[in-house]
Amino acid sequence: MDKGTAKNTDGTVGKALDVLDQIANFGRPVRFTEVLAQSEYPKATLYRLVQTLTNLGMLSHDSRTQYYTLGLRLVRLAHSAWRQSSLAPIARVYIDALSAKVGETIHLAQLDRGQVLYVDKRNAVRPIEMFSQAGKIGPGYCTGIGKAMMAFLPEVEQADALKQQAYFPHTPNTCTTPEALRQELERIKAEGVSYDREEHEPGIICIAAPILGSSGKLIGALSITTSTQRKTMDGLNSFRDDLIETTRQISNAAESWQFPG
Amino acid sequence: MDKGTAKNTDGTVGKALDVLDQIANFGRPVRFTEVLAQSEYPKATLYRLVQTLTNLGMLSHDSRTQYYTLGLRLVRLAHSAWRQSSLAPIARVYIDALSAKVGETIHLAQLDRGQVLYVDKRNAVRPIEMFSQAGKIGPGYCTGIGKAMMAFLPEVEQADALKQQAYFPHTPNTCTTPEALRQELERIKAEGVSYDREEHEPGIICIAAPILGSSGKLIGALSITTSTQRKTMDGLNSFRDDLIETTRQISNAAESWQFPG
DNA sequence: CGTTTTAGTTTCAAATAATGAAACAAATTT
DNA sequence: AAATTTGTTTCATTATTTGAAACTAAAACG
Repeated sequence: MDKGTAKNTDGTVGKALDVLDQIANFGRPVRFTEVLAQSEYPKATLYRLVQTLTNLGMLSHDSRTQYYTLGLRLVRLAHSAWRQSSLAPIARVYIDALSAKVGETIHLAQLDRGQVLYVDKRNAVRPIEMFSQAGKIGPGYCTGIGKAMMAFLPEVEQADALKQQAYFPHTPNTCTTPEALRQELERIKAEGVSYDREEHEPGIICIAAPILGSSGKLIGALSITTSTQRKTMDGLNSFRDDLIETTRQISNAAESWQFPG
Repeated sequence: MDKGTAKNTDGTVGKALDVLDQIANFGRPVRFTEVLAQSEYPKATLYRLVQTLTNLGMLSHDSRTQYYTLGLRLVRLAHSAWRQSSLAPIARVYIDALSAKVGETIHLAQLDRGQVLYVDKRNAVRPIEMFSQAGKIGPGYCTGIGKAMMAFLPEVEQADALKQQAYFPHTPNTCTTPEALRQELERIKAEGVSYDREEHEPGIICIAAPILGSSGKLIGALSITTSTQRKTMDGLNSFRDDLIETTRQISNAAESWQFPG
């Protein structure tokens, strides 16, 4: 029932996915020994896990060079996952419109274990960085979009999320304690929007708002990002109404789409 | 050893991934019972598999509505998979250039169990359908890009691939027997390029060429697609040199990138 | 309003699969 | 040719998975 440390990977499937994650985190092709070197599993076990994953198409193994890479089956699953499980396809048109109107960088994200998972992005200058950006992970506690989502979590989940943060002081403005963050989240919930006042990177500011389903359930969030060289916080705030209107449109679209029948 | 039917899922991990695929194929949120109805696994087993996948973040379960969807962990893995395992990030700049030059639809694909897995796409009119297209699957035997890849497979693998085709006669021009296809592949290998002469969809034609690594190993393929209303086969053939030049550039880039050190 | 049906969850002994130390093989280095 | 490094297989032991059936909760029915 209880666990304490992060050791409880359920069953064989959990172990296999651990290994998959581990290989994914290398970010490049790897040899068996490299994986073994930083694995908690014994040689034979790891060997069989890797072999299983390869048979199943989750990994791919070049028999000539003996390097493992992530398999194409993942790309295929990814396609499905992105289409149905993420907000991005639904939100696209509304984000396009907002992007055209404000001309600043826009992010669409969902919350994943207290972290920000970006699922789409628009950039005024270079509009097509998509696949290369979607899927990226960011911190929850020091980004506008992360705070916007955490603020609208049910109490229990919010408490969990608060525990999952790193609280590393990226800048002088970063929230560094759970309690300070919790208070900030309360303010955000009351206000309906959150700000990043150079809390993650100096010179980078943003305004963000949650996307909520009916019954107030958190689905994701939307943010408009700019730099202190281009806008003041007040200037950023002028996007507020457009931002909120867009989140409302996305909420509606998500709601009416979600469960047909 | 071999089985004939598609029944050989290795171990528990294989079963779990089966279930994952199955749910992905619904293409929408599903209830437990729906999955059970078309599952080969008994209730309790399926239940536990689904539960495991949910714990691991591969599925997500809305406890209010009881619907399962694909989990965000997949999107995260997807990000990694796409970046390292697929050609797309490497090929992007070259495809952009080709796209600008020819102004027709371009596909980049890899071969996955005899099927075409599209990993990138450029469309003259609507340039940004990417994530929505990448990850899509198509048939190998009746697309120009599929044949281009199969033609350059080592003999054994080609034989496998030939067996994995559906040979459904989409149009009067479709190859409907393994032997006819094998001969076509021979021609393609000699010529260096393949054509789709309305073999998959009436009115749609394409020219495609393989992307090969050093030592001739197949990596993927590139195709230029158009319609009979816009071009004749001869007209399409005028793209030949540009197409081949681009595949050469991608080969080089892939080669010098692949395994650093 | 109690009964029946349906959907989801848990149990537990039996069946099956995973484990890992150690042996083995192949390729590489000394 | 000997030693080392890397990848693969073996097999008795151990742990997990299995699934029929029992159970619970909620909804549909009479």
